[in-house]
Amino acid sequence: MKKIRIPENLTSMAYRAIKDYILDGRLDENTRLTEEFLSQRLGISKSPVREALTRLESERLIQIEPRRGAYLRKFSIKEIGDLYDLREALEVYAVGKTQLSPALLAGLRESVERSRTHLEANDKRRYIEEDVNFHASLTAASGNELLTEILRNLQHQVWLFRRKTYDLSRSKATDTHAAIVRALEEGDKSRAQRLMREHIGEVRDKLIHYLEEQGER
Amino acid sequence: MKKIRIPENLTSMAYRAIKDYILDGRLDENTRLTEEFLSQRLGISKSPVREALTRLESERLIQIEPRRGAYLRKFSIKEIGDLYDLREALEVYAVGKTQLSPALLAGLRESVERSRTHLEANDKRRYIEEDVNFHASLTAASGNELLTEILRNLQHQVWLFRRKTYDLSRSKATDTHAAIVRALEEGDKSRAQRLMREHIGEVRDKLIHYLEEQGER
DNA sequence: TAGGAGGCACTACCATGCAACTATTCATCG
DNA sequence: CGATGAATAGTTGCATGGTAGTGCCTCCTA
Repeated sequence: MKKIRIPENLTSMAYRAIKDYILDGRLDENTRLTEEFLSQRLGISKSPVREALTRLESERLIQIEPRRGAYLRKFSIKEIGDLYDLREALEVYAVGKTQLSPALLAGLRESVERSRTHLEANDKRRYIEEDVNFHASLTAASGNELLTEILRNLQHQVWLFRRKTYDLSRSKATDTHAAIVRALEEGDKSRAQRLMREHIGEVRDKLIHYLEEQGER
Repeated sequence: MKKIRIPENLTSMAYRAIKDYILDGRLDENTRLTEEFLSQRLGISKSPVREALTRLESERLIQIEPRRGAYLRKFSIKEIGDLYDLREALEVYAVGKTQLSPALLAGLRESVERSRTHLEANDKRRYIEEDVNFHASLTAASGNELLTEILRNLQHQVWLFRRKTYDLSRSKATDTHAAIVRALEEGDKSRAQRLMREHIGEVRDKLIHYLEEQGER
């Protein structure tokens, strides 16, 4: 019998823990993520923490200023715009490549249903998770794992600055998701692509508008 | 006067050195990149080397097998196909977003000229660099820095397995580049996009075909 | 009061050492 | 002779400690 692998080391454990910690959204964006604090919190030494931080930096979730430490990444409005533009291009592309299957469609329908439920229950947390899940499922159906990974990372970046802007266009989003599923059910990928493009573009525009207003105050 | 920053630490130095080392192409793909070898070669300790390696792994240039060490990343044919599909989608998108300017067009024309020169001189090294440079310039003209960074990384991944396949469709590529520039000069972005799509698709197909033949032997 | 110099506390960065694990070699047995 | 197991060499993964860079605070001076 093959030996059981424990493909887990403290670095990857720390990576996930810190990532969860910063994506949770309760963190002020100016707090410094010191090695000592993180290592004590996780009960490990600084070495794996440092490695986890370098990985998080290369994923653009934190920024490390030499000799000064690690902070949550700050995004300019232009960077946020670029990010959404890219998401739009990639998700539209993914929809075009979708390998349709009954299982996929069923999964998407269920996702939309769950979104509706959480929306009615006003359960923000689960609603957002389901929204992310919808996009992730659709992307994964393209069969391109590299694309899926990149989009997951872009989504995580989005999380960093969307913490306080949940309320923008919620119910509309679910309806659009449902419309996308309908288009796919009818095998009309180009309509699904158009809907996806409009969907992300709309979220983008509302978010940018909101941020610009905030910035002026 | 502001204090002069030295935004450099051994980790980033090691990162660049190791990256250059593995992208250089002289490395056998089964050699193990041991921490001790790298740290001795660079004259530093293992700590910054380890951090550089974790960063390179998250950029998909190497793969670290737990408790076993770091190797050059190996790509399956499917992964290579996915990579090119993504490059195609992103570069076509970038061309669509290009902010045309006389300076850009002049730069691209010069790049094509240099490519022709290196091709005639049979200078592979410079020719490839110029090819990469052409695509990078065009991408950068989209104004989307995130996109530019992602494409640069994809390009680096391509370098890892294109070391021995330089000869496939070289002169053709330069002609296509020239055609793309002409389309942009005429302000016909959609033609430029179509050419770019065909260009990358063609390179992709030839490469995959070549690799499949190799695999059968 | 504003500006600068000096000191102090903090902590990132890196070096080093050790323990745990992997792979390999060699010996032993069926 | 092939297979199994133990010993061994080699390396990763992690902890720990020292050094030096950074920012803040205080005190001094103009």
